[in-house]
Amino acid sequence: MKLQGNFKKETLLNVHLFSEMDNSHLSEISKISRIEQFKKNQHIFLENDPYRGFYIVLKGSIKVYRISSEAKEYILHLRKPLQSFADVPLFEVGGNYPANAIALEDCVLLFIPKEEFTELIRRNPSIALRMLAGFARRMRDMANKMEEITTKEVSSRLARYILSETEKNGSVKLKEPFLRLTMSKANVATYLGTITETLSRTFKKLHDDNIIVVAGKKIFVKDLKKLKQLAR
Amino acid sequence: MKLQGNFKKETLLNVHLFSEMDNSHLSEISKISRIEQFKKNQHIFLENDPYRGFYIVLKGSIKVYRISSEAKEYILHLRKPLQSFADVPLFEVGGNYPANAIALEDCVLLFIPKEEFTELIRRNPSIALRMLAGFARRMRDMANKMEEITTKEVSSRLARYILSETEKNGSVKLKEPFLRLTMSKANVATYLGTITETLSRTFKKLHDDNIIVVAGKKIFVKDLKKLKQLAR
DNA sequence: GCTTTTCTCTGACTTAAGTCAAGGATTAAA
DNA sequence: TTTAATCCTTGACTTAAGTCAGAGAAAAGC
Repeated sequence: MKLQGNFKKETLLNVHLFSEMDNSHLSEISKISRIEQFKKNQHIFLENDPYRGFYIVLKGSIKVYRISSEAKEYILHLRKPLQSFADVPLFEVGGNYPANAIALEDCVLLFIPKEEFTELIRRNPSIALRMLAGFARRMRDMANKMEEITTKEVSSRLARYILSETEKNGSVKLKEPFLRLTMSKANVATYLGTITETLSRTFKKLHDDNIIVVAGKKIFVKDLKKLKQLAR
Repeated sequence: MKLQGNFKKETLLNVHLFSEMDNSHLSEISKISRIEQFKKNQHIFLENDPYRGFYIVLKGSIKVYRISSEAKEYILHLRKPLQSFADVPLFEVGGNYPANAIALEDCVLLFIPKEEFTELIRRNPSIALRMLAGFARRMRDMANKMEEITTKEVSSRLARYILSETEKNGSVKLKEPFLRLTMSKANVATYLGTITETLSRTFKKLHDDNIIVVAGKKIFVKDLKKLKQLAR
């Protein structure tokens, strides 16, 4: 299913990575990229697949993960529309994807092939500066998450997750902030560095303390103040 | 205490970040940078200090860390000669250092001021590509460490640490690989995401299992095979 | 709509690792 | 070289979170 070049170019403008590019750059990217679609639970690539290029989520959401030697899943990141993934290996020596990626729901992705893109950067090195800013931001995020996981307990991590999601969807400002989980609770648990059972109990604890109400995939924040306290 | 330009230029060549630069670039960096010395336990910068630029370790070692709201220390990274630190904020909007840095031993550092360096990149965007590679590498490292901390237990993390250190100093190839801790065990513990008491017990466990011998700051690997098994 | 599969919750139990407290050992200072 | 300070170890105890098992709820497939 091909989408028009127009759609692509306008969308590209909103991709953080490309947000400061001019029209000609966007045209070039539009030219070398292509739309790819994936069904829910379909893999986009597997660990050790030969590296072909990176992706931008246009619709849906994806999970990038690895499986440890003890068969435990570890989620590297979750990506939503206008975010890129698998762009880090662009600049690494090894020629393989270092993790797995799977569609959490039906997805429309933009694929940007390695060769063409590195050639583009070579001709327009200003793109590299833009990417450095993006990478810097992500390193900060990773460092924060790491600090969180080593120094905070699960209830605090969950509180932070709920807060950041309501901030992203803008509902923190409402009387009753809310969010809708786009993935299974098992995924949320793994993302927070814990397991489903523990997450389930933590949800219950926050529920019993009248901080949140959980209704299936929907979560309503009843006591934002207490939630923020927990998140500290 | 000024060191000569010659020393600086030759050294710069060995700094990973600058390893593919030509002579003129190195001269420029040499020109804008300056040597700074720090005594053991002296702070190089503090969290929220206005960002002035980044550093390269020439001699000694440093620790970059943060203090959580519960007063727990979290070590972001440890840096040894020829490694850079505080270069990520170069590309971020906020104008402050996001963490603290302290000298673990007497140090000689090369300081590279923000303004001059960004100007240099602007004129030579190829440097940005080099930095992207460095950032990519570090993101990989961070992701690995994060996976390690969320999925492995302390004995496994310690085994990995010992292994990687003996790999770095080349002694893995010897009959009896060894290493010398450059920092206190409290620092090692925090770096591994645990506390001194637990680390102490874990050292003892490996000792009792005849995997290592601990003699103060020196650690000798007695059973590399078992150590590798633990690290898996 | 019904059935099967997957997801989620709950209880009982275990365990790794954290806390608290105190005594040694090393190192630095006087 | 003695004292002081810091670092490290050990024991007893607590606790957060993991494991295992089973049952209920929701979603997907027929």
